[in-house]
Amino acid sequence: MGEDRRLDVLRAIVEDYVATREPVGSRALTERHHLGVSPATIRNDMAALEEAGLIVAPHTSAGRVPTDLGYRTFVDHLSQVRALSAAERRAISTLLAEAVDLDDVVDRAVRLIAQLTHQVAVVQYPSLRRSALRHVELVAMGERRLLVVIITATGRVEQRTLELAEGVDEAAVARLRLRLNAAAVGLRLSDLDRVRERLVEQVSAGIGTATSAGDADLVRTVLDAIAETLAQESEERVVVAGTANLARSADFALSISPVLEALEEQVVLLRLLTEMAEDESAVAVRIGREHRYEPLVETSIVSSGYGDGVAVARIGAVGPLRQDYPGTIAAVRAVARYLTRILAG
Amino acid sequence: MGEDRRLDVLRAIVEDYVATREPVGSRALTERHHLGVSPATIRNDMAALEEAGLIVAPHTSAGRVPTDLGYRTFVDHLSQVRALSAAERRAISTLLAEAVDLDDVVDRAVRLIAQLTHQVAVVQYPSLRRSALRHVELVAMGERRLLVVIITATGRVEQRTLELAEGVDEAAVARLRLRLNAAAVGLRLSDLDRVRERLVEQVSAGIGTATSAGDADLVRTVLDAIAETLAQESEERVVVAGTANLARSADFALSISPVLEALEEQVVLLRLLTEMAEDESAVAVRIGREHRYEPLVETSIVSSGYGDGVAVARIGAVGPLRQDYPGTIAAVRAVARYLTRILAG
DNA sequence: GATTGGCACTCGGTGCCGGTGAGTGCCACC
DNA sequence: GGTGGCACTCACCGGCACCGAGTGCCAATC
Repeated sequence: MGEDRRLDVLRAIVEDYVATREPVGSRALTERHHLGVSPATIRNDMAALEEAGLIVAPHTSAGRVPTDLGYRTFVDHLSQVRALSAAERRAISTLLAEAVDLDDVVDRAVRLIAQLTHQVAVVQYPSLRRSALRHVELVAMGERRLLVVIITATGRVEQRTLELAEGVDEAAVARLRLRLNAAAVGLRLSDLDRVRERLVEQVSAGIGTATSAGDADLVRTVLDAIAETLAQESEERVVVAGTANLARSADFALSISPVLEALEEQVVLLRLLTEMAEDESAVAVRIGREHRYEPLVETSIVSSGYGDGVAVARIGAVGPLRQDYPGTIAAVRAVARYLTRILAG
Repeated sequence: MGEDRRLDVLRAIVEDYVATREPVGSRALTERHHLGVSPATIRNDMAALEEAGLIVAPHTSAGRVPTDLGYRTFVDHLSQVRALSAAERRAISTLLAEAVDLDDVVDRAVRLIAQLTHQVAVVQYPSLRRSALRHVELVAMGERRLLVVIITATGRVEQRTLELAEGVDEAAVARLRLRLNAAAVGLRLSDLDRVRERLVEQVSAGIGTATSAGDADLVRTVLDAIAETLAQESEERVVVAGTANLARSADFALSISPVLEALEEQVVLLRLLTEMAEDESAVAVRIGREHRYEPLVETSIVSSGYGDGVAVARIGAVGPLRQDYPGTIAAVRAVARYLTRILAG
């Protein structure tokens, strides 16, 4: 029973098609891969693979091309992720280590992925919801405006301006800053919601002498603002690089513009990445129609979480269906790992 | 002397070619524009225009197409910027007014330009060098690390972490924060360099009691950091939107990927925009080879400064040579004006 | 029963050919 | 200077024959 050989044939078809972009025929297969059987036998296997929905012929009298399902099978069972060379690993490591701040790390990472995979790279900023609070800074800006700056353990800074109902006292702001930091620093932002009421008590009790009612209000307002900032998922930024690789691939039947449009929609990217988070530290792959998003049916997404402990955010590569999956997976995994290491250090 | 009519012919050619993407011939011209002369006459004019380098024939026995120089002449002498309708203006105005913070303003502006012009939109963040300082926030982060947060009048926030030679005292940081803000707030960042030494004296004199030498060092370090942040031009962010419009235009002979590459290079975009700042409040146009940057020879850039008083930064639209210049110019100008208004308010 | 060689058939790709039509340049004329 | 006329050019299109890669099927073979 040729079950094994059939999968060998599938692997060979995927590899050849990825390499040449030509539909691959039975003769070519026997020539380039030592399968030990004749073209006629391959043809039988191909008929079976087509029956199973793993390959299709673009037209009669042409070779075969893998389907989404064919690539899926290849990725799941047939490819072994080839490790990067020591030199490559060292290059990634030093490039990332040279970054001067978080923005720079993210920028370098996204360019790195684009360059290694020859695809469109996507990097999500370390998530606010998940990373711990390092500092909250309050700045009075005129009469009744308060600037809240939230600093996370990963070095990310978020800001928000509040319009206050009543005027604020410089000194009260200073006291609040002190208390708030004492009470809330170290908390994961996702925990903040749960412990909010306790914090309000803790903090405002500490501040108040006379105006303790007003202080409690102030604390609540500030915490609300922090919570709201977090709730606003749009604050979770995604950066993209390597869109030029799309245009070069020339694999898109219609046009690349729907893909480019999708890549400009932070919300969409964020959703796609988030949906791939079933196993956060592993590399996940979505092929063609698997991610249910029409404009990207002609693309695959390879993505991994990164960050310490629980993954904090995700990186990924968006490219054509016809791509070097083992290579992409290896690159994405490597960058995710080094990114995790850099951010922890 | 048909000098006038010749330019009419050029205008007609540009308009028809922009509308149809077909090289335009003498007969078509007489039919679509009431020039009052016969095709044969037009042919003579066209020969003269070709002689002058304003139009070319892609091949013998084809119509004519404008050259870079032809578009330039059209833009400079032949087109009248058509005003946007009241409804359009109102739409722009309210869309921008709904923005909740600076990031949102920029994001809305760039999308707006992309949508109005059907081209790639580019918006430079209000420049750090030029805008005034609203607040400096210092945050001690452990032993000898200090986070400096710079807040500008336009609401932009920049951060930087300093490694200090000697440990810092919480109280000293608080005093420094106070003094520094008292002394430096309101200064344009570009002035900072000049008055730095005076500031060092002013501020550290105010802080010090015993450790005034160490304090002066601290002040200098912080000011250095601020200055360095400013010097680092890469901090001047540029955001891009509407790259999908490129793919749709189908006007690019080779491929759009060099253009996409260029658009990802902040530094390049920044340089191109900056070079167009000869008259900051007016709209400037660079056509094809005029901007000496090889990957963009097949594109034109329409750009305007925006911001209060002295222009603070620039916006622009990058698109194919064959484009509706009057429309693009009108849209860019309108958005720049409303942007200026919003930021001032 | 799996494998194989043989064979007829399909069909996309290429090159050649002639016709068509838009467009030009030029020239003689007004 | 403007115009009508005319010969010429050349991209484009449809038709056609040919080539070759590739298939499916079948009978023969291991």
